[in-house]
Amino acid sequence: MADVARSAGVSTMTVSNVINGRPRVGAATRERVLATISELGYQVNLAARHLRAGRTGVVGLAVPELERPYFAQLAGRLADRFEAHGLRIVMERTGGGREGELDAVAFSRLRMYDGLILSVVDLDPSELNQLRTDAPVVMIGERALPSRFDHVMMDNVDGARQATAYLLGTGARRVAMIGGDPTGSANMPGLRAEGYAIAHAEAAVPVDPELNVRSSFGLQDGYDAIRSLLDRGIGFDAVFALTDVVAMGVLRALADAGLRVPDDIQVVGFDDIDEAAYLVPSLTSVNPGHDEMADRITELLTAQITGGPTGDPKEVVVPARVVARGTTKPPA
Amino acid sequence: MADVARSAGVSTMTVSNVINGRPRVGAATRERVLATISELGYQVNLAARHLRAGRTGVVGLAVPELERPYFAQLAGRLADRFEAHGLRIVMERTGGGREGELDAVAFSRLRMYDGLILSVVDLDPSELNQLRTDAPVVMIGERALPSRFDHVMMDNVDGARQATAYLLGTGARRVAMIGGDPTGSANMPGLRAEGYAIAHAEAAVPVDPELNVRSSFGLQDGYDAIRSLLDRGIGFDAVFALTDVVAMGVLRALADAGLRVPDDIQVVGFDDIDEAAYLVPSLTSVNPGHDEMADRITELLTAQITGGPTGDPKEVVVPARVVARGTTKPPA
DNA sequence: TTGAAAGCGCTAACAT
DNA sequence: ATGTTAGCGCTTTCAA
Repeated sequence: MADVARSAGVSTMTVSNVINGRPRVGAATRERVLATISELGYQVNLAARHLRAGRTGVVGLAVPELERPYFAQLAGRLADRFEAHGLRIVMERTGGGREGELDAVAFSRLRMYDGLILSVVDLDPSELNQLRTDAPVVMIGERALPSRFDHVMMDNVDGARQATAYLLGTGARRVAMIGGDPTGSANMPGLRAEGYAIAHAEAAVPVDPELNVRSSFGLQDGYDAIRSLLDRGIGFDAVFALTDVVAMGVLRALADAGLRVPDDIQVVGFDDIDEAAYLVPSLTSVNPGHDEMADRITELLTAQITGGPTGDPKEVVVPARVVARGTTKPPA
Repeated sequence: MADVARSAGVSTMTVSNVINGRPRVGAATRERVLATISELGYQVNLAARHLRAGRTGVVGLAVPELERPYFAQLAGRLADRFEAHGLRIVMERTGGGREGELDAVAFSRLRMYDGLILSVVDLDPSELNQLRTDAPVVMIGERALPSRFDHVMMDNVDGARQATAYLLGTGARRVAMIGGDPTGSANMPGLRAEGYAIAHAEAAVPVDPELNVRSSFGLQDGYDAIRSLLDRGIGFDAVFALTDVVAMGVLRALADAGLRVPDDIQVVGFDDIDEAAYLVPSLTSVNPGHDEMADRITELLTAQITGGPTGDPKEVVVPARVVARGTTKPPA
């Protein structure tokens, strides 16, 4: 910038004023500066700008995996909303482990972001509270996280309860759960497993532990889980897959086994990703309140960014609901 | 940092040395500084650090939409590879328009990123060449882009040719193309349309312009395109969908119309997204060489980052190949 | 082993 | 309408 100023015979301040379109610059001077800028190929240094301004105009979104449709689709929704506030969303991955989640906070608190949206899966409340940050942060995620951060979550327990209740309501009596964590710990699989258990209790249908297959959350994991049930000869008449992606693997495995959906086996997923409605048959799923989640996250974070630290941390739970489609039968 | 220095009774330089783990610091001093740091909850300011160091350890990946599976999955692959080089990938969206693509470059050249991977869809070569950047950039994208940037692309024309040839080889004679741009312009739809035309010429099968339905690339767009053909009574025995996402919409529309796949209508997609193999029936698609693309992009960008401006811009075309699955019949 | 000085590139605040 | 001064928080260089 100094080069430009010298070359145009003005002060750096005037150059700065021109670049930022500030008013108090003569038309002739402006022209000259602009000409010099393009002549020299000058470009602003954002790092310096941020050092002065103390803000970057960027909001970070840190998620476990970039390629999971749920997060990718959430990112798209958030990008729309933040754009309206003049903020750009950038997405990075944590890998879903402690390390990566802590990194994300470190990176953000180091002022590269004006705010951070963090999907927490592996950090526990005590670790969270030890984070030194007064920067704006909104946690999302499945877990209950009593902490000093604003927190938006989907209603995992009730969503899973509804999904399972829906299946039981159609007459299913042996509902396999794929991906659930039967130990009921406070993470996503645990919470969804809890809803599964509640629905069974409400319907007075006993839960067979053999029907729970723990698995990871990829397509192949859903596939393998069904193969495993089939190979072990464990009978089931419905499947509650903990995510829609898992459900896709399940559907494939059922097809390979010559089982018809929903006639022989019904299937319900969770997340209601865009693809769910387009599968053949279309996938019944739990919609975790996508738009409301995105709205709440945006509100809370922009409030923190513009208004400084707000009072008590807010904890928002967005209601979930079953969207019935082709992989289930109508309620009996 | 000054606070810490004062409070620990040392100079800021010593604090800096401690933080960066540099050797020439006495053990006692180090302890004291460390203690003061955690006491005061001090955190480095990255903006300042970058201002000095001139690098950030971050590589930007700018794509049209965060939620398109092709890009989300590419991002995951790139993140793996760059992590091995100590670089973190952050993903942002351009919206697929000129404005956003220029923004992405601006943002990156302004030193927020050490390098940028830019998926170009709307910028043309002349605009690209006017970009003032000596920062490391690798373009990805479908278009031929003679420019001064390294450029990695999939072989759109040949991939589309193979897909279409495969269909013609199974006996299909009226292959609908969904999403293609019949004007043959140098963007992705145009290139894939070109491959479609070449395959027809090679097989001496005439192309019926009515079989080309222009559309956007969402699930619903594929659905609507098929409905449109059906409603207009245009007969077809196969579909070449320009992307797998479009193909999913197509499959759904065919199912709704009571048409069986592949018996009545065969379908081929493009991109070979992870989901393709798990659909029922599984989707025949064109694999654009995912791993090789990710490898090349990583090599070219890290070379630029560590080695400074390399000689001539490299232009890499990664070969594509058809992966035959359940939505097509075996070759005749 | 530690510190002082200088400056990275920018802009807010205050001259002129 | 334009310029001067000062300083954002850090690190490189050189001196003690």
